Formats: sequence, C-alpha cells, structure tokens
Amino acid sequence: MPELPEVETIVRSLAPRLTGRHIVSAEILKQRIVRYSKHDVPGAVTGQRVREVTRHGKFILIGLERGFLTIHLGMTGQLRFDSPITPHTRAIFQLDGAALVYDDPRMFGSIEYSEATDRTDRLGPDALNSVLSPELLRRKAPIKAVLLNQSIFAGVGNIYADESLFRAGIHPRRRADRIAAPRASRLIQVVQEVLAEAVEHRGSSVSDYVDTEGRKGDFQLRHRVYGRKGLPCLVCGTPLRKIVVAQRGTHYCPVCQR
DNA sequence: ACTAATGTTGTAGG
DNA sequence: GCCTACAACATTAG
Repeated sequence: MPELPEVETIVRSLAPRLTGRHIVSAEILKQRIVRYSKHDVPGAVTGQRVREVTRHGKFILIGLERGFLTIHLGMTGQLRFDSPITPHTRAIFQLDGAALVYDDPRMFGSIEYSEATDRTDRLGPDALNSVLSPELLRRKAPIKAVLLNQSIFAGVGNIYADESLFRAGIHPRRRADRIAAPRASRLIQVVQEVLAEAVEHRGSSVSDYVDTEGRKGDFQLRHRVYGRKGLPCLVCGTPLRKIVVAQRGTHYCPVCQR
C-alpha cells in the first residue's frame, strides 16, 4: 500500500499531531515488527518528546529528543489515531492526547529505534525532494528495475514506476543505459510530476491504503496503466498488457511504450 | 486450490 | 560492484 505519495500523506497528517507531544507509553504487541534494532523500543521512547516527523523515500522518521523512530509500512502497514485494537495491531504509541496505533496484517513493515539517524543510509536521495541527475539511470538493468531500486533514488514503488514509464513512453524492459539523454531527463521529470500529483491526491488506495484518519486517496482514479490489464489504452486504445519485470507485475501499453 | 498483492532483505551465481 | 533470480517474511482476496 505505501509508496512515497502515501507515506508523504501520512507524514503530513502525523506531523502536526505528534510534534511537541510526549510519548506517554509504548507497547510492541508483535516483536517481529522490531526486526533490526537491538533496542527495547518502548523503554527507549517512553517519556521522550517528538521533535519532528519527516520522510525519506518510503520511511517515516520520527525525530525524538534523543534518537529516532524509523517506521516502514511494508505492504499492509497502517498508522491510525485512536483506532480500535484489531487482531492485526502490532504496536501502540500513547501520546499525551491521542493513541497512535500500528496495524500490519502481513507484518512486512518495521519499527526501529536508533540513537543516531539511521537505516535510511542505504537509500539514495529522496525521489521527490531532491534534484535527480539523469546519470543515475545509467545502469544495465531494465529501467523498471532501476526505478524500483531504492539505493538509486528512494520512494518509487510498483504503481508509480508503471505510471511514470507510461507517461514517459518508455518500455519497462528497456535497458536503462540505452535511453537517450533527453528522454532520461524527461523520465526523471515525469517521475517527479507523477509523485507530486499523487501527493496532491493523497495517494492511491488500490486495496487497503488509508491515511491516519482512515481516509482513502484519490489517485487510483487517475491511474493510466496500473491495474488496467486488458483495458484500452487511454491514449491509443490498444489493450494494455501485464508482464513480469524485476519480479513484479508490470502494466504497460505495447504501442505507446517502446 | 492456486495465485497475486502498493516491499525489503539475504543468498547464490554469472 | 552490478545484475538476475529466488526465497523468505505472513495474510487476504479473487
């Protein structure tokens, strides 16, 4: 559910409600969700005041007086305020004022505490808030794999990779380093446009994504290829295809994307 | 019953 | 280091 636009939507609603607040208590219901840090997360964060809430790629960074909480939503993670505990609730953060509940049926997400900044050191620059050089695309891998590689730039997932490649008219299997410089520049521009547009629409809700208030996004209504296999291309009418690239379902128009 | 699903990590091999 | 493929993580929906 969460790529950069969904995570950005969540961060924008978390920030005003968390910043300056204190974590009164914290509870990890499923230890698996704390998978990398060796810290006792509740022990480390309880009593601390939230300094800021930011984002790098798909990671949510909650800056505390000392250290950071880093949250990744995986495929099915949700952060909701004051929502009822469910069988899939994995963690609860009680703030002075509201409870932040983390649900994650598949448990692909993670919650980490670290003293220094952290875990995002393996990520490339943020896909939305950075100037991205087209040289980043000079790889032998298919362009779709490059867009999904978070160490090159961070935030694009399966939906926005497909939507960007369609808008740029590039075949997802095209070797990245064989895209001519002007088209590579154009693709970078399109990626950032698509992400920004999706943020304006509060993300895509294709299965279960909702923001911290339980609201769905709108951007799925504007998808041109993702989830539209067999439907006519909105530009040329050709039935859209679905193939596998970089081990992910990939939607594209065989006529518009070369 | 089987498959695929908005993601990441680790491993093995070329 | 780069690239590919696959398994693993765990659950649900079609």
